[in-house]
This record gives sequence, C-alpha cells and structure tokens, in this order.
Amino acid sequence: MSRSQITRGARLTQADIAADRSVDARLDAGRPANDGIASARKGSARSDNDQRDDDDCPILHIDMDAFFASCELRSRPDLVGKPVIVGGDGSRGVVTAATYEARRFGIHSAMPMSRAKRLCPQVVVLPPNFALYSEVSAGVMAIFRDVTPLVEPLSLDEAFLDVSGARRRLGPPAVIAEMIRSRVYDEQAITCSVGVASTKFIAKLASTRAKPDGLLVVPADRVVAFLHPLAVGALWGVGDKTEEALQRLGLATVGDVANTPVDTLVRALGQSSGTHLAALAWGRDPRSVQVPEGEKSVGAEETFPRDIDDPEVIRRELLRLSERVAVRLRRQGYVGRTVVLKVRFADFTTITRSRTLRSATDVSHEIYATVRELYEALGLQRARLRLVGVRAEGLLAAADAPRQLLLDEPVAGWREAEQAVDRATARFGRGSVQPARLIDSGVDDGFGGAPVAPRPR
DNA sequence: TCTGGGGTCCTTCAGCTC
DNA sequence: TCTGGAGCTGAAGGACCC
Repeated sequence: MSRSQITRGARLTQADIAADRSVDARLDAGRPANDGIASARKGSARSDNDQRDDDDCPILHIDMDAFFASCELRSRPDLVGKPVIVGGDGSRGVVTAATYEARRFGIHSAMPMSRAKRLCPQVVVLPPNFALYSEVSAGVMAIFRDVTPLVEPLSLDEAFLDVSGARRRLGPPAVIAEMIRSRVYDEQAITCSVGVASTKFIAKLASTRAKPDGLLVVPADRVVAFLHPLAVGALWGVGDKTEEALQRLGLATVGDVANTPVDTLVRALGQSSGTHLAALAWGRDPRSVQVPEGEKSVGAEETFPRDIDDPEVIRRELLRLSERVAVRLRRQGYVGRTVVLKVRFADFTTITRSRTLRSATDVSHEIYATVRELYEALGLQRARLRLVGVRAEGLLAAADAPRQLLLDEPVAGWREAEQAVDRATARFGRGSVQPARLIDSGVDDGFGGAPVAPRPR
C-alpha cells in the first residue's frame, strides 16, 4: 500500500498539496521572509534551500502525530475527520491522545475526560489499547534502525536519530527524513513529523513546529533567530512551576532568558536547571543521541474510582500492584534493589516511602512484604487515599545480580513458585493463577505461609 | 477544571565512614 | 580521644516529560 493509496479523510489530493503550501506560508508568517528555515508538509517537495542548509544538521527528531489516536483510526476509518480522543472513561479518566479535530475544541492530552466532553459533547471516546500501540511502535522503530543504529527512543511514539553515518548511503538529512516519513506512512499507515537540526533540543522544537505531518529543517546558523522569539515554555524542562519562576523575573521569551545573567537563573532555579536553561536559550545542547542501556525503574500505580479509607482494600491493591511490578521485572529480566511505596491522599498531596533491600528482587512476595511494611509504618488510621503505587528502582540485570542465600531458604522458594505462575499465565492467559486474596476478599492475605515446593521428580 | 500512568532527573537532608 | 570536613549512600519530595 503506497502513501497515496491509503484512503483517509486527511490524505492528499493535488489540490490539498497546493492548499498545504499556503498553510506552510501561514505557519512561517512569524518568521522573516528569508530566514533559511526550510519546511515541507504532507509529502510536498523539499524547499530549494534545504539541500545546502541541512549539511550541519545530522540530528532528526521524529514524532508520530496524535499517535494513540492515529493507531485507533487505522481500524476505524469511519472516525477519520471526526473529533476522537483516547483515554480512560471512568470518573477520573484523563485524555491520553486527541486527534487534531478534537484539539480544535481545545482538548489536549492530560485533560480530565469530564472537561473534554464538556468542550466537545460529540467527541468519540476510545479506550486505550497499549498492545496495539507497542506493536505499531516496534514497526516504526524498526524503520528508524534500518536507517541508523543511533536511535534513542523517548517514548512509544518519538525518537532521536543521528544520521551522520547514513549520509553517504542515503543522502542529506532532509532527504533521509522524507524517506522515513514515507516509509512510516506506507508501512504503518500513520503520519509523523520530523525536525532536522544540529542538536537534539532544536530538532525536537522543529518537529513540534512541523506538526502535523510535516518536516522542518533548522540550519545551525539560523538557530538563534528560530529560538529567541519563542515563549519560555518552549525550553525543554520548563513546565508550569519553572515558567512561573521565570515570569517572576520578567522573562517571557527564550531571548529574554538568553540575555539574563546565568547567576540570576541559578539563583531562581538552582545550579543544574539555571545553567542548563542558559545554554539551551542559545541553542547549545551538547547531548549526543544515546542508544538506551536499559530501564532504571519499573512501577505500577492505580487511582481508585473513589477515595478509599479501608486498609484491607488498600493492602489488596498493594498486593496486586506488587504482582504487576514483579511480573514485569521478570519478563524484562531485571531485579530491583529499592522498593518504593507511593501514596496520594484525597487532597492530592503525595508522599513516597522507600526501602533498599539487602539483595535485589523480582519476587512479588518480597516486594509486597516490603511495601506493606512501609504502608503500615505510615500509621494512616483511616486517611482517605486517592492513589497507591509500587515501584522497583536500582534495577540490575537478573542474570548479573548476586543472590543473597539464606540459611533457612527452601530448595524451591517464592521465586520458583512465581516463575511457575509466569509459565501458567503464558499458557492459559492472564489471571489463570493468582493469589487467593485477589480472587476472594476473605481474611487470607495470600502470603500467609511458605509456598509449596514442587514435587521432586 | 480537577487533575492517569509510566517514567527520569534533580535537590535537599540525614546518617555513616574515613 | 574528640572534632570537623569530605564524600558517599539512602530517603524523600518535586518538577517534568510523553
């Protein structure tokens, strides 16, 4: 299936392309007429100047457009062109992804679902399907790795690529970017936007500016002109709190930050953030594209449909979350050394408590025992909780991790029992074997005694 | 308006060892 | 023997990102 063969409401006719070029002109209206920043959109030809201007731009940032929603629309062509959001539809759900049609109503990700529905009563709400998104993501990442081994995924739907080594084989960065956009569309039937620049930070800004379904090249000598008119919130690492702090200093644009003494920024934001923002404001970003080495933590958390004050319900939830974390640790081949309990109260204040174990674990029995001790030590009485979470940090590869042997350790313990459960789950499906306590709400907490060792053969 | 879930990184503080 | 500082680690909280 080729890019042009896919039938979608948003796809292109020749008239569309002509219209898109006028859209490009509007997008670029805020920039000087001849600023050397080249953009292309929806398969249109590269502009004349990007051939020479992308020579110093080996970094690509590629971001799927409305990724989760786009994945859903592949199998729901009837919804193309309509406002669609993906997210939990419960009383406390938020928007995970929104099509551009939904965004026109002011809907954006992380918005409470109730508000999204008020803004657009006709919006179509779809539940998230993470297995599907992971599958599409794997396909997209495989395309990236065909181009270069230097791929740094940031999430399921975006990645940095360093294409320095691919130029001789595939051409200039902007040509490579267009080739990737075409392959993603042809092979996965979703669109993406690409920023091409000399640094990761500028490439990321450029891809955001190119959205949806566009390409933007920012040559190194145009970085300051591109960057300084932007609002401070465009800087990577500036969220609500930092933006407030910068506004208290009277700084509204990136250019304002650039022209502020570093000492002033450090006093307001701390050493690390202050010096980091000062460098970013001049487009200086020495970070190279890093192929990830592995996870640093694995966690699970759950917001209750309504606030809970029953300790027994909370313990059951902690057990369920410990199971989830342990299963994921084992599946990914990790053990964690530090166990973290997270508690969010009804008023949204959040606390964490952690304990570092003598030896790292991937056993839910140990994770739950630790997290339960941390929970009991809080002495919450009947405080109303909104959320609880469990996380394992300080991860090591399970194969490399030293095992603490105990004098009274049975030949086959909890770890072996849980691995057997993993095998049963793989064979019979999720939930086929689980602690009794998660099936029945009786007094048994599921960890009341030693596991039954497998019968010797 | 009323705030999910999965993460990473940074800062601060306390305790411990040398 | 006591004291202070440096350096490290663990714990906790917060900000931020997608």
